[in-house]
Amino acid sequence: MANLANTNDDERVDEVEPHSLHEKVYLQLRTAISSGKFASGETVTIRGLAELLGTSPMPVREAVRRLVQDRSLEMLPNRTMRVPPMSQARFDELADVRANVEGYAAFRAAERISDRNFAAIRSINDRMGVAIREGDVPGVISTNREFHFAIYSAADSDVLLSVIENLWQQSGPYLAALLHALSNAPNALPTVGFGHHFELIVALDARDAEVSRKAMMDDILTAAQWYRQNVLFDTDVEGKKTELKDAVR
Amino acid sequence: MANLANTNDDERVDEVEPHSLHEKVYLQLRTAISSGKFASGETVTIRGLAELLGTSPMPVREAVRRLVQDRSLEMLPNRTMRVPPMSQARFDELADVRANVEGYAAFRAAERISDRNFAAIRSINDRMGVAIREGDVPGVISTNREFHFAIYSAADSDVLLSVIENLWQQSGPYLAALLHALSNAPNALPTVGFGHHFELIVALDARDAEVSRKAMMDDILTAAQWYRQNVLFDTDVEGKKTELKDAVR
DNA sequence: CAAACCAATTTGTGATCACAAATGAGATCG
DNA sequence: CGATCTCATTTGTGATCACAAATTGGTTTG
Repeated sequence: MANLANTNDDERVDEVEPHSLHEKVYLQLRTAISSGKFASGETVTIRGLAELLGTSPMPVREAVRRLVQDRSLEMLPNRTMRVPPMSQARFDELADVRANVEGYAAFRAAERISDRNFAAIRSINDRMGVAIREGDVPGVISTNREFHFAIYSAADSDVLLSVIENLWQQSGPYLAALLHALSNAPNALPTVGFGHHFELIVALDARDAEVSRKAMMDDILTAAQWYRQNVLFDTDVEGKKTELKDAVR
Repeated sequence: MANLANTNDDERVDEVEPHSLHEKVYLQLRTAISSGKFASGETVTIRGLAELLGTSPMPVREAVRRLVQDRSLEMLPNRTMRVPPMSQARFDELADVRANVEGYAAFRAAERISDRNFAAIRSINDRMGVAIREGDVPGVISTNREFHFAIYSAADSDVLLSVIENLWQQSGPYLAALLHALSNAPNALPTVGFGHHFELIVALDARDAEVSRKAMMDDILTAAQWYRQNVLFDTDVEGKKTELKDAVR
């Protein structure tokens, strides 16, 4: 019964890493867009991105198709693609929808979260506290993301989670601008960063769904409020080609 | 100043119709999936669909990529694609998320709707009443969709609207099953169909956002409840190749 | 000097070919 | 007779070519 020819595979390295090139390209472009490596309103071309990433146009074509699908890219009628321009109206829409959807996710999470997961969330928040004290802005942004998505995962709904991931992706360029703004205003870090995290933790600990929803909404809306007051919507349409080539493989 | 060589274009027929083949294929497959033309869990191949639609695999490849992106298709790790199998859990998730998101859309709509748009919504509901009295099940389904999306459009948020469209797309196969079930239970048509439409209309007329939200949530949740009680989740995994070729062009 | 024309380039798009991985059926072995 | 191996087929994937539409830059014209 033991033939060790084809069953034993020692290589389980590629468990998580994407295998197909278009997947890799998609992930690269996705993080590039959501981290602000492309200017708002900047136009891109398939061949251009392909050369930038050192691949043929083929994988880029498929990746771009997906990015357009989740509104990370925009396809204008006249055969040109661009990063959706940031605007006050779009920002407001995203903030409001996020507050509602992610508030609901917090609601669900409070109903279902395990003690173990709750402890993990509390510990993420502690790490975020360290980042705030050290003025580590990128650290704050990333732990904040961890914190939020730990809660959303606890809501235990694939459908809901994918909706939220899509909303965050669309908010990516705004987040990048927020990061930049916070670097120049370190004293705002605790307010904007922590937001209503403590209320959220207390509510989750008490498994109080309605209060959790409220805390999550407040967290999102107050951050958006600060953003509106301190980050201007510059209509940067061109320039900023930015580096990206990294390493496709 | 008047050179009539290239500026006068009398043909504005293709205003709304898609120009690219992959767009056409995408729309075809999308409606095919959401109208239940593919069985739940049925596996599909790029080349297979291409032959079915009479095109090369190329446009199908791009269309399928988009369908996977919005979860209308599922990509299994082992290089096979399938229609996401219907399940009780997935249905519950979709119903709950829909109730929350679309409830919020009704909330926003109540705050912003114009008299003109409200009149249009009321008239759509009247047409739906006719369809119900005549026992026209497909008519009920389609006017119901019109009714809901007229409200969601009044919410005036592209971000929100696209999220909702995505949720409806994912619910497509369930809706198809609902249609089939209702055809055998015509007496349930008024209850399931109209649901809480009248309360919704009254609330919208009064511009009462909170009551509108509640009515929309009730409408969705009671329909889901009826579905759970009367439609069984048959695990039909194969067969049912179904016609589709229609006309790509 | 500015507006209009024109040609060369760039663009998305569709089709086809090549290839490696996965599948499935047929043969072989125990 | 059942499990295993093997080989032909099918599959997604990447690259390349061809083409029409659109853009762009240069030139010409008034």
